[in-house]
Amino acid sequence: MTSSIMAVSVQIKVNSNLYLRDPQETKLGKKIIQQGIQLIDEIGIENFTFRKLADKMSSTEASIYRYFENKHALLVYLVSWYWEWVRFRIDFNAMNVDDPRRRLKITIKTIIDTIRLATPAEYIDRDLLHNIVVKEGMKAYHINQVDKENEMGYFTPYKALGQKIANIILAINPDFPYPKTLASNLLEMANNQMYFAEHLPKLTDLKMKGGDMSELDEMLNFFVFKLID
Amino acid sequence: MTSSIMAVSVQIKVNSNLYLRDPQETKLGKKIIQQGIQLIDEIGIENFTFRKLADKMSSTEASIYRYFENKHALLVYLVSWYWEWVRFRIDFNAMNVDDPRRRLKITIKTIIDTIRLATPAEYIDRDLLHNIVVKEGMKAYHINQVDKENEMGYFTPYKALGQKIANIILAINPDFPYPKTLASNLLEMANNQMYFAEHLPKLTDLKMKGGDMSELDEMLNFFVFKLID
DNA sequence: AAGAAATGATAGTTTTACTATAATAAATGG
DNA sequence: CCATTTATTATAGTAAAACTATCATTTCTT
Repeated sequence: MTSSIMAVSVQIKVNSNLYLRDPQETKLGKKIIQQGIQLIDEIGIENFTFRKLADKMSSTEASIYRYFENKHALLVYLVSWYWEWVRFRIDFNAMNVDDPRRRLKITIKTIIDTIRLATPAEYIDRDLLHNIVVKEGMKAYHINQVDKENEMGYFTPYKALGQKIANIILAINPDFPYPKTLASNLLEMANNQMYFAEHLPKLTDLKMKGGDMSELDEMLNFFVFKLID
Repeated sequence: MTSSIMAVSVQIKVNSNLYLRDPQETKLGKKIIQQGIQLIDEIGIENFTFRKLADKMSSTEASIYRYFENKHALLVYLVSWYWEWVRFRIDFNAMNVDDPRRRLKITIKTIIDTIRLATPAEYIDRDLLHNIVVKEGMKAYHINQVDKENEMGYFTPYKALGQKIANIILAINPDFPYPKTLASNLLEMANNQMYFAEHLPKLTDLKMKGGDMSELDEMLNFFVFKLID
């Protein structure tokens, strides 16, 4: 019954305030996530509606509303899931790596998704979700209800990831005066510069040659280590 | 008729693709801008509608639609106006300053709006517009139609400002490898860290004590000059 | 196989995002 | 300063978005 290769089952947990019914637990829920990712990537979050998703899925609006209160909750769910997964991958990729400088290098590679790792949930398309986070991620918390949602823990995954990176920075240089700022800026900058390279190239020195992230990797390393040292 | 103090009249010009009728030319147009800023600041761009604005103004939806195609165009208009104004203020504040290092310091102060200067348009509330740019600014270009709107020149003010800063950076250190990236990151970081300090303090080392920007100023200077030198 | 729970089908409400048209008010140019 | 163009308002209407409600039908549990 069991193969010789151990099946490592990872479940990314998302704050239960974000959904009405846990989408990871049911077939329909997974379909909402899977096709939701596809549709948001395709038409953007502002054009995305539950009706369109229902049509695409051959399901109904009402069914989707039983999982998520509205499309904003779905977006925050996806973004949360993504950042939790990044955090897991950093641990995974930097396992047994003691040198904090090497840990940080691995962290950067992980943030920009250079070290590929299949999603622990087959129905979640890694690349599409990454696109969504780059393009729509900040809309999760640039909203009027930010304080209320922050209290409800909507942004803990992102904050936890920031804290993890800040700790690595401090391990490299305990006297660095702005670890949290550098950490959050690293995350924001990675996404922004990627977005600029594709859409507003005047705003970046990056040249995006089809999915090749090596230049971005180099640039982020330059910025981060120049600052820390 | 003329006072002894010269009235310096500055007109911030905005790409005419952004409006149907120039709001700066008419009474109603100015009212749309003025009250639009107030309302967007108050309820956020997602809750903002032209109907609500019309009610607030005691005007009608149809009238507002004669000035702007939709609320997105209004947002881009406001953001464009803001960045053009920042650019003007940098020139104004750094007039006759030759040392590029001092120019950059003045630029940073200008970006975070530390050197106060009354708006050249009395009906535009400097602080409210700044709030809007910090909170909603990135939504101007994180949209599906980004490439089309970029072609139509919607983002030239922001790109021009980035270019101006990049040039100052190069004047300080002609060998700096990422001037455009550092420039755009400076702009994004200033706004982000300000936003984090207020709403997601775990993501920043900044402590915002009521409108005091000195800490942010110090931080940005640290980052920028550490990188350039 | 019965009962509970989830999903689907259908329909309805309010709000948003517009467009159209006629009436009134304001500006302007001769 | 009157006539005409132009801007604004009032009113109304449409299609889609953002939900909520109800009941029938599957599917899942035990």
